[in-house]
Amino acid sequence: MTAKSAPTPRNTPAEPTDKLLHQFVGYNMKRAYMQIQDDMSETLAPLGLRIGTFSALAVVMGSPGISQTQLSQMLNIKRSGVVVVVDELERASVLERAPVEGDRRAYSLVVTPAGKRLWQKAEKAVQAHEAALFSGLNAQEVLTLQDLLGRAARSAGRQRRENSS
Amino acid sequence: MTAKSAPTPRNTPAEPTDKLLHQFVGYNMKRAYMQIQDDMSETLAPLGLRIGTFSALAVVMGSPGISQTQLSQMLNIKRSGVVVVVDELERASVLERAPVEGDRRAYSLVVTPAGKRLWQKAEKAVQAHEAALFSGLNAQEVLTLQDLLGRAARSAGRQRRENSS
DNA sequence: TATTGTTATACTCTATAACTATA
DNA sequence: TATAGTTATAGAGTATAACAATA
Repeated sequence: MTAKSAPTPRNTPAEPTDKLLHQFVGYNMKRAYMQIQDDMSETLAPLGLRIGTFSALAVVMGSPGISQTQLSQMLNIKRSGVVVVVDELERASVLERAPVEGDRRAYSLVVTPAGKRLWQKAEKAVQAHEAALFSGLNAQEVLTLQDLLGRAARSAGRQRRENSS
Repeated sequence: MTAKSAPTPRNTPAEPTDKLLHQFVGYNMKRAYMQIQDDMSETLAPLGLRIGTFSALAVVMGSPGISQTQLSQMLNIKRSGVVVVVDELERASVLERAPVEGDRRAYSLVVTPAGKRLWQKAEKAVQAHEAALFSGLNAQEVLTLQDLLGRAARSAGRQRRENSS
């Protein structure tokens, strides 16, 4: 090496590396997810959504009438966490807690007309943003990534359930 | 179980779905990462490590003498966050803050002999655990996943830097 | 003036536990 | 007794901002 630029500690390699970390799938997954998460948040902010509220809206759109407990299972969070998310979406008139006939404890979550319009916008915005985000990958590679991520999650989940039983 | 078990709200689809979410790479990435993160934590706990301290140890192992500022850049966290991690590792006698000759502001981070033995164990433990975790994927598929995750992260990072400039 | 490490503080996301009203 | 939703509280992880020592 010739021109040492920054005042670096003496016996440090010229360029510090995280090579030892990159061998692990978990680390690469974290790095990729963190990048995407930040970008996703910026995409959703103008629509008044966060990742959590966007996800909840997506599930209620796909499963109208779902209960909060069911929603918590779909999102893999606790019921107490769902309350906050639904409160926020209801305050924004995106969805409503409708009474369930036959069970006065539960709510039936339904998306309002305004909420449906918001979803159309949000879905398109995220689709467009992911397309730009993964411009370095071709269509087939994105499909492969989707498949492998899905199978990795299921594989890991199965592993965890077996170990805890 | 066969028969409908839980008292479900009336007009709910028989099985709620998160199909609308699964179209997004970001969501699949989050699901997979969350699964792996939980498992990773359980693997590291018996060794007295967390994901954050494990990652820092890995970087200092690969770049002995690195400064805290450099470490913060490698880990993509702030310098203030590094202090906590290094404090914890130093308290456990895993690494040390050595003085840097020529710059009395900075520290040169070095792994102790005990720290090196711990790293050998931790590296093997995580390798073994990832192997079990991804037993649903063959070797080639894991390599492909690694490649795509790396490229996705770089692609997303580039995208973000361009937009913010 | 700029940089290294540090501290104090705050924010986000999520979990736990206790509570209520129903069932 | 058990379940749906709620509330209060706490923890992990990270960010921001101000500071002391040093460059």
